[in-house]
Amino acid sequence: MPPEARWLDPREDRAWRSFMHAHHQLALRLRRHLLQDSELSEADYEMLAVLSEHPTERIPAQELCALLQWEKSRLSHQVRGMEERGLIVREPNPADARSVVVCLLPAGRRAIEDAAPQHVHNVRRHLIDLFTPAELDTLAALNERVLRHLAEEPFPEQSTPDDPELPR
Amino acid sequence: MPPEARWLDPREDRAWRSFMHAHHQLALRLRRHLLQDSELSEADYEMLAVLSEHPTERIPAQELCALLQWEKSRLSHQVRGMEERGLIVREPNPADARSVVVCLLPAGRRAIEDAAPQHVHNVRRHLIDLFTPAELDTLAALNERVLRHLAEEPFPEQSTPDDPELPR
DNA sequence: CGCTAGTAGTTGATGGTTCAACCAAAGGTA
DNA sequence: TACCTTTGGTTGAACCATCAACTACTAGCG
Repeated sequence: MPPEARWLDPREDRAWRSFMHAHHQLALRLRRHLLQDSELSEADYEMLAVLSEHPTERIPAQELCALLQWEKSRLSHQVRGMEERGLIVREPNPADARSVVVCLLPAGRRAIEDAAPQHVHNVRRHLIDLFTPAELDTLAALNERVLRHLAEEPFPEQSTPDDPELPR
Repeated sequence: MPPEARWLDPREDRAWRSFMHAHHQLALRLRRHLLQDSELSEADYEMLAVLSEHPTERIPAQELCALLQWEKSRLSHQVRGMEERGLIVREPNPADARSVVVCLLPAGRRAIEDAAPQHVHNVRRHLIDLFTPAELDTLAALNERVLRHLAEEPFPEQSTPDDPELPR
């Protein structure tokens, strides 16, 4: 690996840095707005949004993970907190005793409905409204290419981390 | 605020979700790779990268904050940890006794030089190489528009948090 | 000089995210 | 049935980023 291939050229560097910084700054801003005019974190909001859009307001945990692109462990921690605050409940899944169904509670629906108008407004102001419809499609297409590539080439699992023990 | 204006239309939603998810997944993947083949976190790497690219390898803390787009508190915590590991040092700034200059140490240079080839390779594989040069420019332009907008409209500071006391 | 406001950086608490390890149920296969 | 593997979910520790409060220094102004 030659040391002269070390960094990116100016065009690449610009794309790379803007990609990282734009997301970071936008997420920060939205988090602050959300915290200012609701009692919800971004994670709270996202979960309530997905649940409240779902026709039955009940989603199996695994499916929630996929929709939110979260790890199961993150979902578990998040659900615990929101259950304590009375926004959702966990119920056993009759179809599979291992599984859990996450259900929206009235307090949860109220919370998302209170927070949504302001939050959507902020998402528009800081992202959507900056672009024409065609540009929105371009933005989506470029980002989806990144996602598709990552999904196609999963992280190399070296020797399952859950192994019984070293084969000494 | 009419409740029917609650959410985004499909095009907007697609742009919004892909923007958030793409960054999240990419950052996750890069973090894992970096952790796998170096002793550096992403934050460590970014700071060493900026320092090692700088002609003098010495940057005042405030300037570092601007370059990395970090909060001063985050920089402070990060610097403490990296100083303990012998990668950098803090030196007083002769021009201003409040200020601090962050300096790259030989061990820091070695760390970044060891990690860089693999990391750059991964950034290329998972982001850069997915796009043509023209697309990279487009990606940068779109993301920079978000950044510029956020910079122009800073977060509304309500009553400075550091206030002496309530004017009772 | 003495006061005040602002700037640079640090600190400790808090909350969020990931990782590794674990438990329990389900689904093979012999 | 017994065994093994896979899948669904939980837990606790470690790590990271943010916030609010604080110290120390600077600079402007009377």
